[in-house]
Amino acid sequence: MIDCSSSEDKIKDAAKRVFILKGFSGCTSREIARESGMNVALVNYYFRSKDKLFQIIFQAVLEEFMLSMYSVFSSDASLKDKIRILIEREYDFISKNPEIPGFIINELSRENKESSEVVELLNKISASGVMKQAEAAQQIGEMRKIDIIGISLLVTSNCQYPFIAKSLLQKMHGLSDKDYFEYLETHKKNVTEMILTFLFPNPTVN
Amino acid sequence: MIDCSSSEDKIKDAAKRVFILKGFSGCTSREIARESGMNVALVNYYFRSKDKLFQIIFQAVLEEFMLSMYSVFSSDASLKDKIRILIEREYDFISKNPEIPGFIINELSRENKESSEVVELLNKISASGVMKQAEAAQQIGEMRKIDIIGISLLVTSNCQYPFIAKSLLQKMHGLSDKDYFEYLETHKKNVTEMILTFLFPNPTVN
DNA sequence: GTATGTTTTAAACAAGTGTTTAAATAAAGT
DNA sequence: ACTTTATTTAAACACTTGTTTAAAACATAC
Repeated sequence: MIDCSSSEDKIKDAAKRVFILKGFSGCTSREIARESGMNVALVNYYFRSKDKLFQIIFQAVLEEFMLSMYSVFSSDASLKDKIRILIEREYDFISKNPEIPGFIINELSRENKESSEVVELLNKISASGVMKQAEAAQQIGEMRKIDIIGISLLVTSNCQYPFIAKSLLQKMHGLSDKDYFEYLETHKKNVTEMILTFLFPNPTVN
Repeated sequence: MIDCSSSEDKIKDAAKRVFILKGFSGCTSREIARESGMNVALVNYYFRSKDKLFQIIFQAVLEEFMLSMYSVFSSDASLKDKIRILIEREYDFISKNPEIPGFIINELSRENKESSEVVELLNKISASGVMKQAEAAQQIGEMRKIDIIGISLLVTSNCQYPFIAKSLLQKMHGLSDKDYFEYLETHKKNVTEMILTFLFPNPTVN
């Protein structure tokens, strides 16, 4: 298997892997260079500094992550289905990229860096009309009265935490990687039922 | 306000603050020395190395954190009350130490360090008889059939995540520290109700 | 007082950090 | 062909890292 991508891309790919795994202050420029099979000087030749390279990676990862969550809102499914799908999507995405939530959260709190992506997501969501959908469902008593913050907190808590705290949970219960990820499939079902019956205690339709 | 504690304690206190805030690889020995008002050499005079100092701090923090969660299990309250109190306790403890869960999780996954405290907690919990309490409640159909991993995942997800992801959530919704922590008080009530009605769908007593 | 053991300091150490330089190589343009 | 531009490299730069050294300051004994 030969990597025939450009040197710039090789560095970018390696940087993404290393940054996500160890964080900005947990790795060195030389480590990224080594991981990409390139020279240290090349990293700075293409990206000017470790910091600049990190910003590029971080913004890309953030956008990828946000987009995977957002796309569900623009569909025309029912509110209940949207949340059901949202949970499903988050679990799937994070299963494939288990370290990304922790990476984003850690680096976002490292320094108070502003990220347009973070703010823009909320605008996109409110523009999708899902808020009005929620208001309507709450009006007729189908849905519990709870704001968007509460809903997203419930979903993200139960979807992201099991992956963020993987190391802790694994050590506590002595589970292998395989066992742990298998268990999370069961947990996903629990979480889905718990959140949906909490948000929609009086199902009128569906 | 004069700090009249010993130099060793001053270093330990500063190290705890700095390590929790920035992580092991996010800070330097000189930063800890400066923060404690001491000399760099003194840090190594008392603790031999940055690594040794970190281990001491980490184990202490881990024990403090685990103990605050565990103590509820040894009471003679009903199972439902134990979980209710557990959520209350976790929220209270983490409100006062918001960075500790993230600190523990991050440092635990940094290297595969074994921590006896993590394993011991489970032994203490099973020794407290709460497992049998759960089995009994599940036998009579009062409690949903779910194992200890699932329960602790539900509780910790909904209690710890809101603090771990504070930076992300705050930026998304544009909340000040005060607003955010206020909101979490409301969220705690939601979480408590959600988890309890999920775990105990058919209340027989209480 | 001197002597002894402990605590504190400034200075130094080697290794590692991000970054830059200047020369070597390759590619493209004429 | 030659010139110009872009890529790659080894080496160096200045600075920070964790750690150690050796001497100073302090305390407590005799």
